[in-house]
Amino acid sequence: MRASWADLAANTAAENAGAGTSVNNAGTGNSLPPSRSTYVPPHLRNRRPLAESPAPPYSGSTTSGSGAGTANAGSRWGAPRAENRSGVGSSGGRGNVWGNRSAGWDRGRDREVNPFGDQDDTEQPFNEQENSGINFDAYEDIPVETSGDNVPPPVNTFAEIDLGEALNLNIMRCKYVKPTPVQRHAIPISLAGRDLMACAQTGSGKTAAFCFPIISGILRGQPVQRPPRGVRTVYPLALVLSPTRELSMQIHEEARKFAYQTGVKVVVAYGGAPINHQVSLQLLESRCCIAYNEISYLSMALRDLEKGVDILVATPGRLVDLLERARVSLQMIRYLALDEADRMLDMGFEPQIRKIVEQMDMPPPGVRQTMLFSATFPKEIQRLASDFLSRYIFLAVGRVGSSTDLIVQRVEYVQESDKRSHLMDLLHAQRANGVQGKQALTLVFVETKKGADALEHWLCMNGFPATTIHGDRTQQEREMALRSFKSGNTPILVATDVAARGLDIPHVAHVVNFDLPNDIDDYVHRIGRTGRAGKKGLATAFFNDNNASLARSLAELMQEANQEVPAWLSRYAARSSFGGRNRRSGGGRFGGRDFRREGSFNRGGSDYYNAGNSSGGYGASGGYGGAYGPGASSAWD
DNA sequence: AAAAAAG
Repeated sequence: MRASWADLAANTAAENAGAGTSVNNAGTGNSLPPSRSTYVPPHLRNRRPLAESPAPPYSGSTTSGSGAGTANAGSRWGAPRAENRSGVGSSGGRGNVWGNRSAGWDRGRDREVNPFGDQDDTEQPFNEQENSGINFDAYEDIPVETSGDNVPPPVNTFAEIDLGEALNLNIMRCKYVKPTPVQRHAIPISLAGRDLMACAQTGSGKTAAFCFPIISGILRGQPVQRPPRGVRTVYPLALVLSPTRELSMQIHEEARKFAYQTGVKVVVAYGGAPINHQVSLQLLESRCCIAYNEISYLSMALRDLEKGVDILVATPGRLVDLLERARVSLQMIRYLALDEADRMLDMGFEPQIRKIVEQMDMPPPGVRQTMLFSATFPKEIQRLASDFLSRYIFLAVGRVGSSTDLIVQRVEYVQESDKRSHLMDLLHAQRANGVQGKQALTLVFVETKKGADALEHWLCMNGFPATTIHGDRTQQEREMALRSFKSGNTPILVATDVAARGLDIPHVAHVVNFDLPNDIDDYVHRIGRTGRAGKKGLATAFFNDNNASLARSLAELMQEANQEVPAWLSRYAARSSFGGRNRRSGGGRFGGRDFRREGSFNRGGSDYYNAGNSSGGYGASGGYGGAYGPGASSAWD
């Protein structure tokens, strides 16, 4: 006999109940070892344990007669709502969405920490609308393109989609008034069960775009029985992969807000993390009797994991490790999301990703639902990515506020040997202009880790408080640097490409490409760290002969973005002909276009857009071309 | 060639 969910729930409930007064834990008889790390599925949390009837596996569609299945089907969506009216109202802000059922993890030492509470902290002197920090007025002229079969129509409000009470409440807590363009399109697509390849900036609510459908889907999905491979193996229902630890942290933090009090558990796993950052807050709160420093980071991550996970956010390396140790099984994965998907599939990451997605026990495309997000989507990468997708919809969303050029891009010719003094000039000017107030942050990108350390040191020596983030620093140092920068304590951050993608750092006024990247897409991601949340941004690049290969794509990009292209750069661009590798694949208004549309026929420029399914709601695709600006700028993130 | 990601 296999262990059922009901059994697991009963065990946990008994454990949570302390002396186990009301719960009969006997009679669940099976070979399951006495488990301290039992998993409680979302739909069983916060509710009284059921004694019988294993829930069907997710692939099955039948619910077992009298047991968990039937009872839950109603309670998941029906009952909570009824309870809400009184529950939320009477309990004020504290409101337990699920009424007063309080078994599960919202109790005792496992009390779910309010993720909305920890934003105050010393780290956040800027208390404007960080959450909703999007210029909602700029929405209407955002260009959107979709292609694929039977694209579900976009929605205009969250109310149009039934995400469930708990999720709606969290949306309110996040101060999201209405969905962003990417959300308007991506959420209906995902809710319809379709695979998705989406080009969109991070600041646009991309994380929510894939989190909402996942959480909603988990809550309303068939209860699953996760096979008992041993109590130490966990079976997440959703997997979110991202290329850097900091980005995984960021996604986790956001996802926790969205999942708050839904019963859906979000866990993050990444390498090299100090205990108090990777370990869940619940665990910290419990102050369990463990000498933290005697326990490896990994074991703490595992301990956290063992408490059960529905949505696992991870970096590839650590996940592979967990998979090889059989601490995680992907057998039950229903949702797979790759953030910065083009990075995840580039040469460095592809083998690991293929291993995770294709060579472990993850359900194949068509069985699971797959969502890929990035701002840049080179054609070659799209081709690779299509292996992971089934009948997918391609979605390209322009940049919020794109009609105004939020980012001013400058390129200056600076010899290698002059870079430091030139940077110093910029910083001095900034200071003089008062641009570098407490809130004006400068992010300086360099090519190498050693270069980052050297430059940081030199800046500090010269009276500019700087810190650095790169892969040779300990995770603790990395996170400290990021916090110090965000808080304005150290208003200059010298970074390698580890900080190029996805990180949402408010108040970055200036991005300096001290060393230009070799790939134009990297440039796009880098400068996308500024000009966010409707604020203006400045991006300055130091260009010299070493960057000749980038000249053409850079000039094109700047021209598309209505930026002033220096004559000398144009000459460079003209000289470097066959700009094969570095040419932007998509060009134009989006971070990419559907490569499926670029067959031997139909390669005409604007025809392409009209060939795809019109997105609806935005009028004809030709209409916004001018207003939007030839926006390479759409490709942020 | 470099960066990221496991320890």
